[in-house]
Amino acid sequence: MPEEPKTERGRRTRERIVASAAKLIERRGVEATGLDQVLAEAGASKSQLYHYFADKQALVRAVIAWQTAAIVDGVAERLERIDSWAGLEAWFDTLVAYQQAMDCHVGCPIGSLAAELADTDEAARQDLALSFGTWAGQLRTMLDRFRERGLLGPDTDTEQSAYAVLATIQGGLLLAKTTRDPERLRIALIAAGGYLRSLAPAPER
Amino acid sequence: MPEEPKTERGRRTRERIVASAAKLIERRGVEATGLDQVLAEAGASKSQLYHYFADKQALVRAVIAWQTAAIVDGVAERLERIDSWAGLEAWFDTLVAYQQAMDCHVGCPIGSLAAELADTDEAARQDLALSFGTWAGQLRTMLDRFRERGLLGPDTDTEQSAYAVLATIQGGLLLAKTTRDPERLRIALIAAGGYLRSLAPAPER
DNA sequence: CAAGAATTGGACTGATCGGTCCACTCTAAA
DNA sequence: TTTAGAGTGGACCGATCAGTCCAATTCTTG
Repeated sequence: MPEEPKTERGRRTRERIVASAAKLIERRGVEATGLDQVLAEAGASKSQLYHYFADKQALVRAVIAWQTAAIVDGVAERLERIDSWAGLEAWFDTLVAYQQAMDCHVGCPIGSLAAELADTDEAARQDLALSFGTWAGQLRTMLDRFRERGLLGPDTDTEQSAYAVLATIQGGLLLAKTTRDPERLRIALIAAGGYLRSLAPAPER
Repeated sequence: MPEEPKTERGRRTRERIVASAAKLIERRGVEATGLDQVLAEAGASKSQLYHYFADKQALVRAVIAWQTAAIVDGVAERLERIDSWAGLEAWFDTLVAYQQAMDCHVGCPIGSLAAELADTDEAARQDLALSFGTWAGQLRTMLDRFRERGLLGPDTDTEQSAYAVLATIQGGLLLAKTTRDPERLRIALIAAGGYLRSLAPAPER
């Protein structure tokens, strides 16, 4: 039933629908977003939607893939270039500045989707777990670089530390979104940085 | 329009409705929970609901108050007795064990509500910001005790640290819920503990 | 240009949503 | 025993939901 677009035109239509759905879901959540709203936003019709997606769940999973690609890929590029504490903190500042610019709306689309879907849509939950996994993997690559350069102790578990940093980012974003205060994110990130620094080899402390 | 129950019977009915709503919302979220489901669960009728609540939003806010009382009060009792690193870590272990026992469902009801409602229901957002605030306040009281006892440096900003710990807990719960792996929460809590320890006065390091 | 496939428009359906309404029962005080 | 107000039951409403269906259009290819 679910079909992949076979022409360029179809591909663009599918893309338009997913992008519109992603935008609306980011703001109002999955349950609160109606298919008719999505189609109005995308300028498409019901038959177009159901031509490319089996049902709403399939569309939601496409949105997850879209958001994952957008965020994780964007973050990866930035993370690759970080190789010092100052560089890490500059990235943290970017995150805080972005939230401030957005007036602390949205937060992290992946995180929001995870909070809403983890207990109600098993397939989506697995997709999101994978998204977090690749994100954590990129953080881990960065931390491996830190370790190589002697910024972290040689016995540091970079995988665990990566998940710890990811958790702190997600929690900070949630608090910032709820209190509408980007400072909450900044404080969380400072704690994440402080934790990592506490993992530095003894002489550097 | 919204009325407070004036008899014992009414009070119990209202309570039953809120408790049922809290239970369902905790599992499926606000948007996915229908009023009819709530009433079926509570064994009540539509007129009873609308006798005590102006609309669904009012019920949701009552649920927020209920969950806040349940969680924050429960946590406060525990936090009061913590006055050492070992005690703190024992509490962390309790949190992880609870998630493990729950198979990583639910997570934190306040956090889930915040993720879903922060951008769509301003009144609820403010309620939830307050809930986080009182929770952070209790953590802060605990950290003040740590500072008094010399476990934290005398210039430690306990308010900020409290929010950092809260953020890490929330993020850890989200990751644990999404990956169904309580280990993710444990790692986050270890990081929170590590950060706090890095704030200890120099001689204790 | 002909034909088959891919794509599109949108009316339609049954279920469910939040919310209204009114007649009814219960309780306690006069 | 009357009565007034608190509490209750559930039928009902218009709106909206996800999803179906089919005829019309556009594109590709021979």
